[in-house]
Amino acid sequence: MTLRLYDTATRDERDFAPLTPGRVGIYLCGPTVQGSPHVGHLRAAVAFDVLQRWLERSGYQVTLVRNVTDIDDKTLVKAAEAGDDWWAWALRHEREFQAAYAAVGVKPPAAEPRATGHIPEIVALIARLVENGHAYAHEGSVYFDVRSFAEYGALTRQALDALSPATDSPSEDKRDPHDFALWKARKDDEPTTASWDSPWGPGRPGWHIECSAMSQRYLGDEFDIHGGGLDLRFPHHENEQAQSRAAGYGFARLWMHSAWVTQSGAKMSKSLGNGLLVSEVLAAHEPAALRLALAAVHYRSMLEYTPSTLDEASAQWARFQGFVARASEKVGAPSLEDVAAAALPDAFVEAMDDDLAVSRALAVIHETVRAGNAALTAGDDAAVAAALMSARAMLGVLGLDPAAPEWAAEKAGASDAAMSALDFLVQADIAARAAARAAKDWGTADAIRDRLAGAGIVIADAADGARWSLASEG
RNA sequence: GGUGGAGUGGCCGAGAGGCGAGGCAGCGGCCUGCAAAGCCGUAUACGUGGGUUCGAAUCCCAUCUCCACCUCCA
Repeated sequence: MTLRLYDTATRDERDFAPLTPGRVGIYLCGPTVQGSPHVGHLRAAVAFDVLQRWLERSGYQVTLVRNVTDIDDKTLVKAAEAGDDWWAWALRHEREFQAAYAAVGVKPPAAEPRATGHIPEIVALIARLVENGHAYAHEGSVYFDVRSFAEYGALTRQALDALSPATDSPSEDKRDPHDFALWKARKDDEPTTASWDSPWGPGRPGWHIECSAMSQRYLGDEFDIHGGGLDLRFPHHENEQAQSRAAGYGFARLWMHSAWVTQSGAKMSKSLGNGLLVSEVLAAHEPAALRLALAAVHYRSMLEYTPSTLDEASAQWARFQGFVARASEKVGAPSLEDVAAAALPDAFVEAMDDDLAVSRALAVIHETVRAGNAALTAGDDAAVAAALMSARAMLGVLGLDPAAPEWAAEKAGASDAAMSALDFLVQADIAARAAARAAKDWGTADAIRDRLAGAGIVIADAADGARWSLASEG
């Protein structure tokens, strides 16, 4: 079985074959930290986190680099408007992004390079482009000469003459309106902290060059996969590829792009309101439910976000969690090592190998959980154990194993000590209720249950006694 | 204008010539003192008009609608 991935550049799926056997290098365009993260940002991160997990599960050693664009026009403008230093503004939002990624279980990347930390690499790359005739300096700025590079437009099939002009700098400074800035000369109204020395004078990097420079530093002249959101295809990725290839490097061998989160069919953006900021969504829903909602739709399909999206995901998450909890109680919880080594159902593997068809993979998980629940009812412990192992292994690939460390202690964020204290108190109520039920005193039994429910504690009766759990958030 | 994507049942979403993925919600049942959870069963479908075919949501032609990138964007 071979993993097949869709390549944006060729617009078809093909067998994935890494540059170096057994190893995969991925460069992912991370956030421009000029604002707070919203759900759409997380979708891209989750999509590539699932890719990383699937590659790792398939036996590859993955090096995923996700950059941070910590300086750009907008960061400078927004920080200035807020009366803040741009670097403090950027770092504050970078921390918000990191917290959001961690909340939904996105693995930390192998490297998280910042543009401002790689000025020497950027300058060297620009100098190389100037030397070989693909870039030119003008009044302290340097531009990429798109007409000098025949391949320009290859990634996204753009014909230069049909494009609107690039507006990242005044067009009168450029040989061709589509030329874009590699180095931007310092402007008088910009803070001196936003400028670095270069052979062309003080200034700062253009938007696209950082990714060319940083991917090369961490992943080499050529690497396996370059990822990012759909909106980055043009001009960002097109320009990255042009720079790197014009400089003589192989650059990305495969391009993957994740689609939007939409509302009523339209791309989510800040102008639609901030109800979709990660911080607000997580105030009302469990992080795992958000991850599930974002991962459930194929990464190249638009994900329609409706008011019930998170409720549905929460219901599914509760189903997974419930089965894992009940099954583990019955047959014991396998170790993480055993789960990681467990066999995966063929249908699941086929789905994941088919360009990460998570929706289909999820269907297999649901079928496994249903069989496991049935086995639980039937008292077939062997079948329960098999379903538990299989379900956790599959959920783990999606980063959603309820018993994995990132989620195991999630419930209300309560500490072990607090939970054990609460258990002590609730057990007294459960005992009292059991006595009332034995006496068929339903009024008392229901009153106890209602009182606990009022405190956010859910009681569920079973043949071998009652269990309690904290009500799900949201 | 250039480039690309999408229209599937109440909702979210897979699929891509022939046994109606899966989930959520609904309905009926089992279980339960009642619930919850779980299990079993179940209705409603492929934008529109033509065509090809024994057979089309899936192929072809036409058409309508929506979305995105080309300006910062996951």
